[in-house]
Amino acid sequence: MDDTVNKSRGNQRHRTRKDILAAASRLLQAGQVPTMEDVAAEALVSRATVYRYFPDIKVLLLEAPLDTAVPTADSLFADDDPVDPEERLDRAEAALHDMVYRNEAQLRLMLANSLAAKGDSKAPDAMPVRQNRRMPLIEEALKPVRRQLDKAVYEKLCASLALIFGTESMIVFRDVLDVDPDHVGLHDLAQL
Amino acid sequence: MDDTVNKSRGNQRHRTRKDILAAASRLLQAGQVPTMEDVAAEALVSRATVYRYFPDIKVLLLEAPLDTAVPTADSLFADDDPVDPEERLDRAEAALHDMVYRNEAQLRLMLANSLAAKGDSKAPDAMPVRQNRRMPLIEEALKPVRRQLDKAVYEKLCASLALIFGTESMIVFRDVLDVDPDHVGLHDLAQL
DNA sequence: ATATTATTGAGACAATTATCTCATAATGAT
DNA sequence: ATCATTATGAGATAATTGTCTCAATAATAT
Repeated sequence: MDDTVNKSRGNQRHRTRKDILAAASRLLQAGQVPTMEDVAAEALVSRATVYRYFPDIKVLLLEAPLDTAVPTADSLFADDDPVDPEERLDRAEAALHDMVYRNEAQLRLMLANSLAAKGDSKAPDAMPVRQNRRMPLIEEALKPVRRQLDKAVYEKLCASLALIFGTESMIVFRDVLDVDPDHVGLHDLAQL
Repeated sequence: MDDTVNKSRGNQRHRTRKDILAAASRLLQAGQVPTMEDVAAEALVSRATVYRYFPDIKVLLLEAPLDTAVPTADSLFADDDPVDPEERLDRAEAALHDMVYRNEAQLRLMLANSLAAKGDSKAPDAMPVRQNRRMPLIEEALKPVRRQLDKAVYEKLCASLALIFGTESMIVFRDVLDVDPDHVGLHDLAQL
């Protein structure tokens, strides 16, 4: 059991998971409340495969609407496309922040689910339980300066920003720091 | 079959429906993805009763999160509590408008479901399929002027505002008028 | 108070969902 | 190109969900 091999098919698995979510989303948008079979058909995979990625239909249908609630990288800068990286990061953070705080309960639920699944004997580290929704935003925001940065520096910067941008940051503010994070954002952190 | 009798227990039925939704909401907030049995137990009703109000667990779990996303009447004016009724209505409309446009897909789905249920032979006008979430907001906004108005006038005003405030208004703008309703609100209508 | 009618609970039954196993296909390393 | 490994498909089986019926309860009108 070499776990470098495990990793090598992570992309395929992420793609499959994304496809399933997208299929569910599409069916919801079309006004259906799909069954697992519907989703499997729409995603062009077997029913068994869907169950390999989501424990049941309820969890899948809780996550699907959030998938479309996340701002897309290109829509964010579609109109004016500013060059100042700070301004771009600000905008990305604001959009994601907004989404996170509007869907706090569901995101907590998804996080709890993913944590439980990791320690679950049934799916021994096989099930990819998270979707990385923040990196595309971060990368799009950093696009103007990416070429000017050393690769290692760029990746470190991305990693740092990933800590600040999503659900977990909200959890820290709310549960650890006991701060109402509604109006705490990137700006406040920039002063550190 | 006297249908005035039917109506007389509408309050009870609305209460039951609300209790079931609230129970589901509570379980979701607590980090569970509840089954019908869980919801029934939490709401202190039988499983059969839950099925009398919601066709299946998926539909129930799609509606439950929205229930808490609706601004509450008292939180809206908790801080400053302005007296100007126009300002109050503006605020209520803005909050609801915001919620509606952020959850457009799910609200369409709920509406579609409720419409289908009405014409369904299974639940011949028995199932209360909508929750009236707008009236509490409207009434709270009109509170300062309620005593100054004739009862008939007040009720007509409420009815008119109910046309403007919720999901159906969004549907009209989007589907009938083909206007992106993101920034169309009460203000624009006040000019008519 | 009593009759009437609607809502609910309980349990049996059917239908669907979720799990499991094994065979096949696709991927990446050598 | 071949082999080892992992993801997927297909179908059987178990578990849960959804439906239905009937009796009991609660609310309303007289």
